[in-house]
Amino acid sequence: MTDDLALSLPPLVLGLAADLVRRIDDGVRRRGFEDLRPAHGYAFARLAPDGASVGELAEHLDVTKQAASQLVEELVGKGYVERHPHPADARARLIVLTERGWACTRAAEEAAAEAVRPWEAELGPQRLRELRDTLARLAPSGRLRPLW
Amino acid sequence: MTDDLALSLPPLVLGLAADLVRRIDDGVRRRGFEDLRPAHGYAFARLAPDGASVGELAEHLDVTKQAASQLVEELVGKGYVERHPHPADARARLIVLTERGWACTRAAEEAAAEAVRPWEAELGPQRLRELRDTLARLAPSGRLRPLW
DNA sequence: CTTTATAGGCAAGCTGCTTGACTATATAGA
DNA sequence: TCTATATAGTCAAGCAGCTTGCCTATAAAG
Repeated sequence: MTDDLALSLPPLVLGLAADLVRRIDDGVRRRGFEDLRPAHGYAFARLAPDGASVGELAEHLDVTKQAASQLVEELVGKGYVERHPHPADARARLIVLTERGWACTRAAEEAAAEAVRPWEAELGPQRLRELRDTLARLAPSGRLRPLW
Repeated sequence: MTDDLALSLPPLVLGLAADLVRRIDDGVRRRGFEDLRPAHGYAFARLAPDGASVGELAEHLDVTKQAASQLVEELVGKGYVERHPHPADARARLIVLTERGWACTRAAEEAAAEAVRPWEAELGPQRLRELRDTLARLAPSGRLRPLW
């Protein structure tokens, strides 16, 4: 591999990712959720399916439990999540999205789709699918880390 | 475009970018530069060619001039950059890399190339070039933003 | 039924950013 | 040329989001 090729890829990937975060954040705000920032979206992504405990959320975000607890407190205060008793462990609490949390999640998905739309206009559906398949072979499978 | 395709792309791009940042940061530290974090790399990328003023650096990093000034102060203290008088404006200072700063920049390039190497193993040179060309059509040209 | 581990919250502290105020220099206008 | 306004950079104080250290309540193990 030429150095030229190796060194051109990281700035492209990182620049595209930064642009994507900015576009999705803008789209979420334009849809009326102006009190959230990208970091909150990473939390929503973990809470969306069936909720999670504070500890699970902390692991997902790669921060301490205290930091995750503070984030949850903030999201509770803003009406996006609720603390429920955990069905299997009285020490833990199950953090779940409220209806407002789900509405925001849907807004984020719309914003994400909107951010990707210009890519299809530029590449066409065929080459866009190739890009998806290529990235799927390179991206680490486990950690989702950013969503917006 | 199907929603499935649109919604699968952002997590892949963001996950790959996060993984890339982590690998490059690791590689830079392994090469002996343990007192730097990814944010410093974005600064080095702007300073590398011919130096820059604090204000230009601030604009590049998208932070206030004060924040950029504090970053420069930290990098001066650690021996990576020097403040020189600006040739064209006695108010300004030209911030340039020291030899240690250049050594770190070279280490970052090695680490970046190392991080990309598994991609070639996975895809082969042909498809890796296609990826580069595809990304080059999508990524915003102006802002570099992350380097590592 | 004691011992040890785990979930999560409270409090204090640190770091990296911000805003506000200031000095020195540059630039524009009478 | 002299004055007025804008700009480069720094100092100081404040804020936000994270950390570490500590604590209580509950769980799990011997």
